[in-house]
Amino acid sequence: MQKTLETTKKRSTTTRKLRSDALRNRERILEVAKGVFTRQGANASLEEIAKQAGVGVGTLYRHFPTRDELIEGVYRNEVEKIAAAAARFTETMSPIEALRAWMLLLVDYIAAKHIIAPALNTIAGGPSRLHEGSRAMIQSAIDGLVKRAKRSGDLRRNLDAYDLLRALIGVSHVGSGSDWQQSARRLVDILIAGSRPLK
Amino acid sequence: MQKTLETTKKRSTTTRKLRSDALRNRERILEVAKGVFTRQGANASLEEIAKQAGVGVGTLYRHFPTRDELIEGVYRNEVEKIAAAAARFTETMSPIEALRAWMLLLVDYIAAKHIIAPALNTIAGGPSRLHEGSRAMIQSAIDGLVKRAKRSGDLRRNLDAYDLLRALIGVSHVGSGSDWQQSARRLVDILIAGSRPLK
Amino acid sequence: MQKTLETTKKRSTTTRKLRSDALRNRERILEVAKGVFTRQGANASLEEIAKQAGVGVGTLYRHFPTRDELIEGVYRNEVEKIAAAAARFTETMSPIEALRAWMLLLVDYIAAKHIIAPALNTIAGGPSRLHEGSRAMIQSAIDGLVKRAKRSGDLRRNLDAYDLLRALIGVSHVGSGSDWQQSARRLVDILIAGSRPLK
Amino acid sequence: MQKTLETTKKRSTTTRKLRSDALRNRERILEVAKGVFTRQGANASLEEIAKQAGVGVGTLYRHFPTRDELIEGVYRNEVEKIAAAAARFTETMSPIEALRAWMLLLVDYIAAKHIIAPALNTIAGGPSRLHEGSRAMIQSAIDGLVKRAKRSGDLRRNLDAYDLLRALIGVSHVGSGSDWQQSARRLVDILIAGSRPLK
DNA sequence: CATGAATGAGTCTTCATTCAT
DNA sequence: TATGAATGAAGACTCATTCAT
Repeated sequence: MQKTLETTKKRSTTTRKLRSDALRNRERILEVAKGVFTRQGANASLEEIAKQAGVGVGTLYRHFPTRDELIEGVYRNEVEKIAAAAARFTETMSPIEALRAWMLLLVDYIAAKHIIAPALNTIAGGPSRLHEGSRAMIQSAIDGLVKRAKRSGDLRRNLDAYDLLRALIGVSHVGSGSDWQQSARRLVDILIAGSRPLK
Repeated sequence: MQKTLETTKKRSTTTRKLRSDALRNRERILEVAKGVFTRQGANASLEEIAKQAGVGVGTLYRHFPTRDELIEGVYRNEVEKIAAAAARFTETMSPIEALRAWMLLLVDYIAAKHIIAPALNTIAGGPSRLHEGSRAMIQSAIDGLVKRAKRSGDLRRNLDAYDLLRALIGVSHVGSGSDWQQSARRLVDILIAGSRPLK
Repeated sequence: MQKTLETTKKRSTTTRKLRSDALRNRERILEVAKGVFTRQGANASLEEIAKQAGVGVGTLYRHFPTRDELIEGVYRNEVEKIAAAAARFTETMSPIEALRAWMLLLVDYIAAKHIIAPALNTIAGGPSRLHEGSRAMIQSAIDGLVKRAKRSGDLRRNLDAYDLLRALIGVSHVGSGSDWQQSARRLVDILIAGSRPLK
Repeated sequence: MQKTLETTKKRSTTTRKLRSDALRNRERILEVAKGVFTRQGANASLEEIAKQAGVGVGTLYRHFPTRDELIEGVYRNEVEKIAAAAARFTETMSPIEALRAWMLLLVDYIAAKHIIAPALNTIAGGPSRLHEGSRAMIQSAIDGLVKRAKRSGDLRRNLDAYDLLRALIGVSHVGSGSDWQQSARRLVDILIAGSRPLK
């Protein structure tokens, strides 16, 4: 997508297949994989993914030697976007608002791509090191938001951010009625209300 | 007609396979399947399950012609226990305590056997009719508890029981640290606190 | 259950379940088997046949210890009817008419129940001894008819009856259009015309 | 025909396994399959065929995703040869001789490879579309021959070519005695004699 | 580097056949 | 004798993974 045009014309004379080709492939694969995993679960056929991405299986294997590495690639991509949002919200909103907004975003996100949470358990080997990195990113995001809200007195000081995270992820698993958005919003409000100082 | 004497007597010693053999097998299979699905996910090898249950594959297939029927069997079994608990708690505890106890139980339960929630999504075809029945049982359980707590004034009247359910199920998906129990307890408290009347 | 007490002595009055029970079963099985083989081919599931006949597999096996014996049973049954027709026609029709009628009957018959001819080849082991007996019956039927027609001068003396048989059986194998009957009739006429004395 | 001259060019020297590796495999499979089907019937083990062809099952499946496609492949191959013969005979023989020769050829052919006719019925789903194409080829072959013989006055004008076909196919189904060839010859003669104009 | 043909292990699934009741 | 549960061998089919081109 970003790639703008260019591609063919000049380029050093000899380079028939420059490495941007590889990059493009890598991205294509990740993009497709996200969709396929979302739809078919973490055991989806790699050949299928390769085909949809318009490359041979071999190519897919070159980029991601194992299934787990592919999943991790997808995963990391997505997580980065979420983490970025946390930073953005922190800069532009009040502590409690930022937290609330981010929680809603997360719920939305998870709802859309079931890979994120399912992957955590499905992958052979439990909650595994596979996602350690990604999980850390998310955790640090919510940690920051929660700490900030604690400081401003909007949340109980003994609140555990990770507990919130757990509850949020759950929302994605009961399947989504048409009232999805509403339910999520209500749930987030309950969680925030339940996290306020007792006063 | 002296009882059925004879029949019982001399056979008692030799009776290797009573007619309830089939029943026993069925239960054995369900028992084993629960464990295997919990550990290996919903795609576990049926042959493996049969072997662990000490029966031939054929027998497993006789009882559960499709994988889904087996999963449903396991599922239903478990769900019934949970629903039963809701009834029990309702009779022996105060509204809010009953709800709290049940929520904790559910969290425990889901944490122990990942089949329950994962199954919801994993099975081809989305949240599918496969679990409709079971889901209904759980939903009706929490509905009952919540309604009761609303009547006693312990919960906001505009609370959606299903929202709570969603949050609870989520707890099972982030994987379990050693602080699992604690986290669950805290989360349940947050949810209940957030569900209280606004005063 | 069946207990079949005392079949030996004076059963006449009390005979609850005499061995006609077994006979009835045997016939039921043959009847059903004919249908199933006709529809599903010679490899049809024996369990299926047993179920449709309303008996357990075990019972089927008692009567027909091997699949081949069952097929042969079906086969023999059918063949007898055809052979009987040859005799009947011989008594009531002119030589050439009898032959013609019988040929048409055979074609009809084969068309209706594909077991007869297919079985000849399908069964593992080639044209096998399995049908020797049955084949002999048919062959002798047509032999009789043909000889009679030769004597009356309606057919060439050097005609081989078996050749006719071969041609007839074939008719059943091209599948049946709606013009089945017509085609058969024309074919029979061609064969007879081609078998006439050279004048 | 295929000749596809010179696409290769500079690769010629090193090409150990030219891209026609796949092609060779495909042909090997067809060749073997013909034999196995002929001997063991249309339900023969595909794994067996793969092994005999010296390829993995996977390869067989790549080329022929379903059993029917494999059968069709074999079938088509054979049928083409027969159709070709019809054309050849037409060019080199008198009408009646061409027809006679072709009929004998067909009988021979069917006798040798039982797949051809059996396949017609065995395949699940009746005479099915699977062979539509092939059947058409044969039918058109005999149609041509018959029409030509009608025009030359050697055959009755109201003769149905398909009737002849039916009779011929049948010859393959009674199994083959040692007098096979003779019987076939006689039968063909009967059919032709019976198809002559009545004069 | 990319490709996709080949491979074969792993599962699923069906049935013939046996055997305890 | 009749029954049908149990068994396991056999075959179908799918995919992850390798490797020659």
